[in-house]
Amino acid sequence: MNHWLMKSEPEVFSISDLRLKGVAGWDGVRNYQARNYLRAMRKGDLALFYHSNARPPAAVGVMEIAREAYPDPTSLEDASHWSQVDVRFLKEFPEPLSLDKIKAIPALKDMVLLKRGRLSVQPVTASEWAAILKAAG
DNA sequence: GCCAACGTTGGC
DNA sequence: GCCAACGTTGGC
Repeated sequence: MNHWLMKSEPEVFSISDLRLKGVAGWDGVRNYQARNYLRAMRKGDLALFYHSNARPPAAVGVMEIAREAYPDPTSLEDASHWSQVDVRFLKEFPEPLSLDKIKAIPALKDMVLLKRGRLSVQPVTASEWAAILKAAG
C-alpha cells in the first residue's frame, strides 16, 4: 500500500467539506506529474489532506482512496486526458500539523512537500507517514 | 498583495 | 528543439 499527500485550498475544498460528504471526487488536477500520481493510486491507499494557501498551511487529516483514477468530468479536453480519484474521509487530526512543525521534524526533511513546491499530489514514504501520524497525534 | 519557483505555450 | 513569455502555485 502506498501513501500520498494531496493539497487543497480550504476555501475551495476543506477537510470539513470532506467530512460532511464522506466520499468526494478529487478533481481539477491539471499538472501531468500530479495526474500520474493520481493514476498510480490504488484503492485502499492512504493520503494526507493538506491545506494549502491557509493560515497556517498544514496537514489536517487522513483519507483513503475509495476509487481509482477515472476521467475528470470538469476537464474541457477529451475524457482520457485528465484523471481524478475518489477519496473517503477517515479522520481529522486533533490539531493541524503546520508546515512549520513539519519542517522542524528531522525525519521529514526529505519530504517532497519541502523539496518540491507546487506539486498538488505527491508520494509520501512509509517512514515519513509514520512520523507525520506520530507528530499529529 | 508580492514574488520565487516552475510548468506550459508558442514563435522561430 | 530552444527558450522567452506567460500563467499558476503557494508561502510569506
